[in-house]
Amino acid sequence: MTTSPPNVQSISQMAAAHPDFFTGLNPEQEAAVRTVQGPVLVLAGAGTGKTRVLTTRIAHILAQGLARPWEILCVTFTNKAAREMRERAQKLIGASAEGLQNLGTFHSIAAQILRRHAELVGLKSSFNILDDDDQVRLLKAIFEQENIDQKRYTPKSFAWHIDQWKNKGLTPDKVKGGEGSEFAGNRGVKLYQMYQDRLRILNACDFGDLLLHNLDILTRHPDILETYHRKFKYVLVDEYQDTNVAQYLWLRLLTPASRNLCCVGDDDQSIYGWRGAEVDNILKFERDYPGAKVIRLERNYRSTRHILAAAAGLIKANTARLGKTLFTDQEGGEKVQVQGLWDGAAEAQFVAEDMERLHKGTRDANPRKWSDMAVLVRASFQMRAFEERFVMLQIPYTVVGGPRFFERAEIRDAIAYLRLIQSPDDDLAFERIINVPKRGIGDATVQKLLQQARLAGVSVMTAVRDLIQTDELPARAKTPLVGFMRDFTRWLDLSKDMQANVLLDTILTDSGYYDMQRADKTSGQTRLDNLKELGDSMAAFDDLSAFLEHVSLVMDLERDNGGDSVRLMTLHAAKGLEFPVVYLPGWEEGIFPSQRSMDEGGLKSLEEERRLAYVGITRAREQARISFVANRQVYGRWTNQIPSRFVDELPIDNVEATSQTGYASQGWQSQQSRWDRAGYEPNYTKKEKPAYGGDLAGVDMSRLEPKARPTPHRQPAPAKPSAKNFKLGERVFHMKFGYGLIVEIEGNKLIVNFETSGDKKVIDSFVERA
DNA sequence: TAGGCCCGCGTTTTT
DNA sequence: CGCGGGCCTA
Repeated sequence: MTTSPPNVQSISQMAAAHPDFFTGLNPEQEAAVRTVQGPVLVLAGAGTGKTRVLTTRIAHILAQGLARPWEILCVTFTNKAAREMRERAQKLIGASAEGLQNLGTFHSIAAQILRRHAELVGLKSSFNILDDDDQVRLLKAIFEQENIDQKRYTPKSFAWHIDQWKNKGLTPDKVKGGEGSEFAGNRGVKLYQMYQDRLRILNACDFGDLLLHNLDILTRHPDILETYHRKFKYVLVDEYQDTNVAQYLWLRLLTPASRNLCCVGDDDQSIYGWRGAEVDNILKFERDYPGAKVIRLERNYRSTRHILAAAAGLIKANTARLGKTLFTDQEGGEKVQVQGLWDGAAEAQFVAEDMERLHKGTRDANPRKWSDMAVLVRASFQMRAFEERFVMLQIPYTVVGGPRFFERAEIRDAIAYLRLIQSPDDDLAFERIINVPKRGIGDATVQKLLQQARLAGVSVMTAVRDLIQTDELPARAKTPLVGFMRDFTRWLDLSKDMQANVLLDTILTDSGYYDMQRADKTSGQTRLDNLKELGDSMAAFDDLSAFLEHVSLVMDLERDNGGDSVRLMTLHAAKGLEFPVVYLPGWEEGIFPSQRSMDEGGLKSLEEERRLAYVGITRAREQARISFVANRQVYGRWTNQIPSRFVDELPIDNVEATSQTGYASQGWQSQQSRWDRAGYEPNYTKKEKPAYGGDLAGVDMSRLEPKARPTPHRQPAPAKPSAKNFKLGERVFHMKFGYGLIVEIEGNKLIVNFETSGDKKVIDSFVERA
């Protein structure tokens, strides 16, 4: 990493040439930018211009000559946020934004620091960063060694515990009783320690370690801490409400004596508690940094009055808040619409038809682009109904989020090959690809190799190299191993002077990996395309290790943004985004708020769910549509649903409620009993008019007796599929994948090329003619 | 070793 | 209902 020479002078000149740093900022924003000395907490409500404040603040500090670009530590949670920040800083200060080397995610900056001092925690600076797949595999090996019943105690759930500990900054010696230590008969701590030991042997760490090792180094070596204090003159933090304990401690350590720390966040948008985020961090900022200035950004530039008021009315029900009152100049606008519907299909139909209407435009309203509209759901299983409907009506849509590129199996396989080339001692990479594609090296053999390596205290690769010299292995296992080692040695040679992407191509060709994928009619082509994309993205890196670092920390690839299509995503994925029109379906007790979440975390989780609802509503600029249903199919079973308590919490003046069926009154009745059973208090008594209107269905609910439940919808049993009813080349519709062409018929299976995904799929379930 | 069958389970997931 | 993991058999 090269450092450009200090050039403060030219930055000031640049600032002089851009006197418009502050024009267009409101007084609070300007104060948040100008208050550069000492601790500052900027409480930035939704849509109040927080990124603008952060970037202008950076520009201001540089323009004033208070620091040089690399002396500013600016941390974000996501790569996307970091990228956006850099781009916007660049617009303000031009090329010197390149020097902002310490603008990045918590993890990428922590990784940089750790690589510099790795030996202090027993790692080499070339350490490998494990993904969760490797993590689970490692735990599995430990569990096997310890004879732990992996049905009762899954490695995955233990990985979750480890994550929680690390989020809290707890190394094995600091874990107290309870909090997961009782795992597998009180062996939690021991297993955690074993896991850490294994990581050290593998010269690897997981995501949590990046920060944890930082804490270790910075607390045990004051001299090193001192160098960072000298280095970072200003510290800026984005989304402070999402910091966990480890990140909090890390920031406390790195904050220089001058306490030039500026944290920006919104306690009402803290939605990652289950990932270890502590809203408390932002709530106690003033206590942590006495004399801190707190600046509230409350002028909202995004939403209309009704939308803001509806969101405010909802979030008011939360107890632990710093409190803000957002306001806007935008007059009027439409009220938030609350729609009761019969079932999930009706809901999807309602949303899709409403979208079509808005897309077409009316006499009073201009047509909306598809990309102006988004559907935000609580959980991804809710997406399916919408996808089906969109496909049926030919509404273009994009699922935002979804399976991530670098987490796809084929991409991980390819990367494992590369990791093995880069460091042949990477046992986890070895284990991943030794029998992919199938080489006849089965589980038994692999286990034997692992055991052998452990006994000898060497890496698996070394063990294999030794073993094939002997006669200890049966020929059936030995022959393919010899073959693999021969290939591997050749690749290793090639790697010395071959471009990384060419090398990968060679490996995947020689190993038969491409052939294996080509043989897979179902999704082989998609996977090959993904590998192609991987190769293309590698071309930008001149060496393998730079690429691998990028892969483990910058786990997203710039994908195409979907063009003009409706967006479909979870509420979590929607944070930081905004849309003119937002649909919020599934506001039913048990779904939103999620039953599971409340079972696990009680009132605290309920408040987080409410913040999620708040985030959802505040994504909308002009129109927000909330809906709930009476009947919903969940995992193939019909269930009666009752409206979410959040519906009742919406202020009636800002909401317009309608119902298709009148069942909502019954829903309200059962909601009472549900609350009773759950021990929650509804925020109105039976006699009061519920907030969404007792006249919802033209019925006075207070006089309603509990009635028989509405008859659930019955779906006709799907016809048993029979391929002989179909012809080659026919256009068919499949419930899950949409429209497609039959390209092959094999026995009772159809191979269909689907239009939306471009994937070929083998279909033996319900298909109807288009 | 590898393919097939059965059982269990099913939020959100920035790095 | 539909998928993935684990177990069993050819």
